[in-house]
Amino acid sequence: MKPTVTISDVARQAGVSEKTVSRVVNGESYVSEAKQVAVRAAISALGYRPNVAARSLAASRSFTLGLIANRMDAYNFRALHTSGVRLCSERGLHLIVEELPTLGPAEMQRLEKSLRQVRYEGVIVTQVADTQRVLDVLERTGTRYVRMSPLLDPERSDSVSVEVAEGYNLVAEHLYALGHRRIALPVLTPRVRQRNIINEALRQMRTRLLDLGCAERDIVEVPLLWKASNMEAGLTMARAVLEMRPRPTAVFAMQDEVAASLVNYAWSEGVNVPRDLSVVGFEDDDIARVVWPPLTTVRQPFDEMTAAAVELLVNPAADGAPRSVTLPSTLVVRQSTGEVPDAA
Amino acid sequence: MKPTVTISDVARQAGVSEKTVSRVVNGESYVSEAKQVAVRAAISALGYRPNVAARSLAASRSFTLGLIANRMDAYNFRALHTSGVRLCSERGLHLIVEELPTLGPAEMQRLEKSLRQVRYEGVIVTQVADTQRVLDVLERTGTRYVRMSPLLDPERSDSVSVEVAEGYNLVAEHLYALGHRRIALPVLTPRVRQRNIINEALRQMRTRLLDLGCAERDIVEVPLLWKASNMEAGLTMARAVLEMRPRPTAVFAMQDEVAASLVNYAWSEGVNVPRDLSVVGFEDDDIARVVWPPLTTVRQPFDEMTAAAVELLVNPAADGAPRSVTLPSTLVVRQSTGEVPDAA
DNA sequence: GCGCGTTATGACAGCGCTGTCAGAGTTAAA
DNA sequence: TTTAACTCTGACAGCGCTGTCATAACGCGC
Repeated sequence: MKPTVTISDVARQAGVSEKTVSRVVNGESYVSEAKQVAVRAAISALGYRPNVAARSLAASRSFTLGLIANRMDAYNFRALHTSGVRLCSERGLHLIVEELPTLGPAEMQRLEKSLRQVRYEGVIVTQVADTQRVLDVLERTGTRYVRMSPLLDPERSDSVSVEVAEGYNLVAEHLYALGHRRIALPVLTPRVRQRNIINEALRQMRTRLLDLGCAERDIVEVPLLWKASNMEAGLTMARAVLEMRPRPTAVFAMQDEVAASLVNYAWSEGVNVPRDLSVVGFEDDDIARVVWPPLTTVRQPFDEMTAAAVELLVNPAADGAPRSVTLPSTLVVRQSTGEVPDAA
Repeated sequence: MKPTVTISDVARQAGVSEKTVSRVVNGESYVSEAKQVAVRAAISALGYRPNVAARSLAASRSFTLGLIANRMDAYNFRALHTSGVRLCSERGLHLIVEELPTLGPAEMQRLEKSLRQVRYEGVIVTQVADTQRVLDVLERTGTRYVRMSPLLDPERSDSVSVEVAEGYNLVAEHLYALGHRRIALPVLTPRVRQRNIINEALRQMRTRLLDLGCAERDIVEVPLLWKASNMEAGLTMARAVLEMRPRPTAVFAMQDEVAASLVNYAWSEGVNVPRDLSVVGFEDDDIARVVWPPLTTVRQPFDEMTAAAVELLVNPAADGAPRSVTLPSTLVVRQSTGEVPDAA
């Protein structure tokens, strides 16, 4: 194992000062063509790689972004993380995950410690981690952050969102077009009082269904346990749907994982999807294509969302005013939804 | 945002030298009780957090472990990553993911660059990333590493494995006990010449089935495309199984993801799982409980495996001799396997 | 020829911490 | 009593890099 090559080795080899090497490495201006060439040659001859720790210390930069999530085993986390790692790597940054399973005080302390130690150049806050407590810690430590699909108050900070309400409307129209008239919509349980994005979108979806011609009494509510695991939530929702008389012909599960476990429960009770029950998810996770039947869902463009988030973090607004990026949702029709049989 | 608290602030406040603070922070011996108390008090009074960059630079340590994978969207990657992050965080380390989707030369270069820059204290090499090229880069950069479930030559370096052959035997016995006599086993395609762990275990499994009383001609082979995505591999395997006459009553898919997509294809062709076909996976991924029916599979203890790997990295062998940890596999029986109907 | 702005370069301090070493005090063994 | 070993502490250099600043060289207009 050869000894470490440092900037001064390169400087000596190229016949310039360390600072000039530093300028070339960092793409600063005011270096003559000739010296740039010499430095580049020396770098590749010696196999020089700047030491991140030294760079961080000297420049007071960490070259690291953070990703704050509460459950790393969620499908959407994986999507964010995968593209996050790629995007960071392209920019010479690293991405570190901070997991906060319970979002409790002890974890807040751990987060604060970690934020102070690493000094992230920015962090991405996933939807479920987007709580007042977390934002307080971020602000107290002066950490720049972007919220992903914030439920509340997207204008409060930099944020990246998708057109949730539009996505829900696409679902409404799709189900209506297939002939569904008795449709189950989720209601967040325990109830969320605030007028958050999801409740608002659900309200619009219901209105849309009524406008299309559904009867008020046929748009029924089923509980979506948002504090439980998605699997549990799916089972609970499935039971609620299957107990209803008359039974809805379609249900909007609002998350692919929930939809998946709902579908499984339906099969286990002898209910055929989509013949007896159409199910729609949301997100277009991998899981949407793995369950049987593959799920009709609303695609969330995670790659684009992550790219937008990284962009916001890396290029902070000149004036410091919060910026919000909103991306479209699109409906992906697969086999978990079908026409209502005539003899319904 | 208050100015950064450094070690010298703490030293001043506690009336000791910076070095003594450093000793307390790093749990070194030879510090009197009184000074320890004073330093701790000063630390919490000022909210001091050591700066990682400075520590790294001074101590020539990175406080970072790496995780080398080729596909971050694999289920088993997620399991490793999740417990890896937790374990590192408990030890005051960070975990950074290096993704090498193609394992090609360009990526090897990126990896080498990254290894030299970050100077990982150790990296975990996942099974699919465990290639000669990767190991070469690791050795060239003098990076300590642990291989997870190596296919070849576990004694070559530190490694953590599971009892694969034992797991396969459990599957064989389980299927036989359910009455299955015509069983499809996978064969790695394109063919792998080497006597790797998996081929060896498959050979043992076949022997076990024959010993139990299966007929040679009833233990049939189906292709497992190990270079394709697991979904594709599952579809291909499913087609092969369903085309066979007489059709096997059971198939060992060797991976949960493959099993999942195999099951889905079966359903779509009107083949009922497990009534018409029993399917067994391997790994006990989340996906095993999400598909319908939930998969009978062999659990890989990912948490324990990761813990063992981190342990090996953090406490290097005194003599430098490679150490191998082997953990048991256990069979998890769910609904994707069932008894062979009498009128078969 | 003078002053001014622009371009190009390097000297040097210092980011915040830890390794090394010297030295002082304290105890145990000879 | 002397020697040796162990315990405790701080001074200081320096990890590898970048920010700041001084300096020099080069136009350009007058």
